[in-house]
Order: sequence, then C-alpha cells, then structure tokens
Amino acid sequence: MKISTKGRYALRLLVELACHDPEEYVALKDIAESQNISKKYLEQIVPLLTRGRLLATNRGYQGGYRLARDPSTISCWEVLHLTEGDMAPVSCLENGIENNDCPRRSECLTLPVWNGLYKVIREYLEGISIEDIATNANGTGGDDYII
Amino acid sequence: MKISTKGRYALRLLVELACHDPEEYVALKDIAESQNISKKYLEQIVPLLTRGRLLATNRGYQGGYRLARDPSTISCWEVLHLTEGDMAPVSCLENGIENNDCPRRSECLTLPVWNGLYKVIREYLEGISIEDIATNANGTGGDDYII
DNA sequence: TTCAAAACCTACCGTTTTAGTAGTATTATA
DNA sequence: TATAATACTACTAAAACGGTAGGTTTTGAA
Repeated sequence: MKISTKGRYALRLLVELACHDPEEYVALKDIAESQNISKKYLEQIVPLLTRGRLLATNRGYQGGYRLARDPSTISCWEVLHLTEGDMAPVSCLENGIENNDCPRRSECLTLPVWNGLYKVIREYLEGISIEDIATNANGTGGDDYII
Repeated sequence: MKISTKGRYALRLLVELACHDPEEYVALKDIAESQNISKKYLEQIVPLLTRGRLLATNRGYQGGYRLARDPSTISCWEVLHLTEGDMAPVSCLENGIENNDCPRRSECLTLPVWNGLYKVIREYLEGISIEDIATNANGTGGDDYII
C-alpha cells in the first residue's frame, strides 16, 4: 500500500514547475538537480505526464518543460492516476466495480470496504491541486491537508 | 498502491469467523475451502493475527481458530496494520511524521499531502468493524461504506 | 497407547514490480 | 554545424508478491 517514486517524483516535478514563470521552459536537468532526483529516471516519468497533457515540451537548445494547464486545474488524483496507473486499492476494482469478473463478486462481503476506500482516497486527492501544494494552501502551517 | 492478498485474505477470514458461533473453533481447512484460498498460504497469514491477539487458537484434534475479541471491536485498520505492515502511503511517514529523517523534510511541499492521505485512509478503515462487514452494515445494499 | 487431525514453523521458488542505469537517436537553436 | 536539450528503448539488481513443500508439535479420541 505505497505510492511509488514515479508518482511522488511526478508530483514534485509539477509543483516545482508551478513555482516557475508559466511561460518558461525548464530543463529536466535543472529540476533533477534542485529536487535531487536522477535525471535519467525523470526522463522516463515525464512522458507519462506529456501524454496526459499535463506538460508542454520544447526539444532542442534551451528546451524543457512547462505546465500545459493552470496548476489550479491539475489535481493530485490526475497526476497519480497517470503515473501510478489505476489507483484502485484492490485489483478486483481495477476496471470499475461493475466490470469485476470475480466469481465471488456477488457474495464478497469485503468488496464494499475496498470500494469505499477507493472513493475516500479519490475524493481526497481530487480535492488538492498542484497550485494548492505550491502555495502551501493548507495554510495552517500544519502537517496535513484538511479539505 | 494496492492492498496485498495477505490483508485481503485476513479480512475475509475474520469476517467468516464472525459469522460462526463465537465459542466454536473453526479449522483452517474449512475456512480455506469455503473462501477458496490456499490453506498453506493462510497458515502463513494467521500467525500475524494470533500474535496481534485477534485470534484465539486451539491445536490438535478438533482444534482451529476463533475470534479473541468481539467482532464489533476489531477494526479493518487493525487487521490491515497487522498483515500489511505500516500502512503509510509513502515510506517517509513510516515511523510517524516526526521521526522522518529525510533531509528534504522541512522543505518538502508534498509531505503534507501524503500525511493527509494517510489520515483519511486510517480514519475510514478505523470506522469499519469486522461485525459491520459480517452483517453487511452499510445496509443500503449499495456497493460501498459511507461512514 | 496409538492414531489422526489439527496448528506451527521455516525454507524455498518462480514471477512481477521497483528503481533505476546506459546508450543512442532526434530535434532545435545559436 | 556544434551543442544542448528531449525521446526512445534495452537492460538490470534487488525487493516484494503469492504462493508451495515438508517437516514438527500438540491434542483428543478410539
């Protein structure tokens, strides 16, 4: 039950970009350095975000990445869904509870627990935007977000 | 970001026991059969629950397991914590946010996101007991728990 | 007292996922 | 055309996952 480095690094990268001029293209090298993440590994993560239309890219000299949308419209959920794949807490829910082909489905008493957990996680992460994080919008100076 | 079979099987086992006479010892063989889970694999999971004082056990002829506590006092959180280990969504939080020794800790903008996620997950799972599941306490006939 | 049914213990194992590294190709600008 | 950037693909060591296998110990009944 862990978020992998892919999702965590992607989030940090997007937050960092949200702190830059929205027009400016930032090179992966610089992000990797300031975030202390392997640039080569980031190269592998970033295409997930460009394909998901979260990042705009510029190749060649002085190229780099910038946010493709306003950071207030990009939710954590969207980022993690792109990088972590399906965020369902159990595989039985991966294609929606309706398309569950488990033979025990109808009698499974625990399935509603997982479905509710899925919902709780999704709603929490949908409620936090990249901008929220970049501006430390929980504000209180506390250690967590209360939405 | 998945609950493994250990946690899922453990939950199903406890729910099944909650449906039996609380005094009766049920053999693992029977649980494995009715739940369609490898008995040998369950043998590996069950000690986690006995050590956690959720199960009482009886060895030898006509032995088996029964719940050590009233199912209304056993929460999903407790079960998953015992079987899945620390349920923190990122390793940075595994020993509590205070004992995080990451050098980036103080400047890490994403940490509060994970801490809040941790909280949301914990509170949801703490709110559901084994008895709730066994009696299908969400009641509505819906697909998830709303606590 | 012996037999059988149960829990208990521990080693092993194939597969998948994770967290990268490495090298090359392509693109764009000065 | 040199250079600095992204893009793509292959590889890999280590860990986690989901079991299987085989033996030991305990207990109650015949």
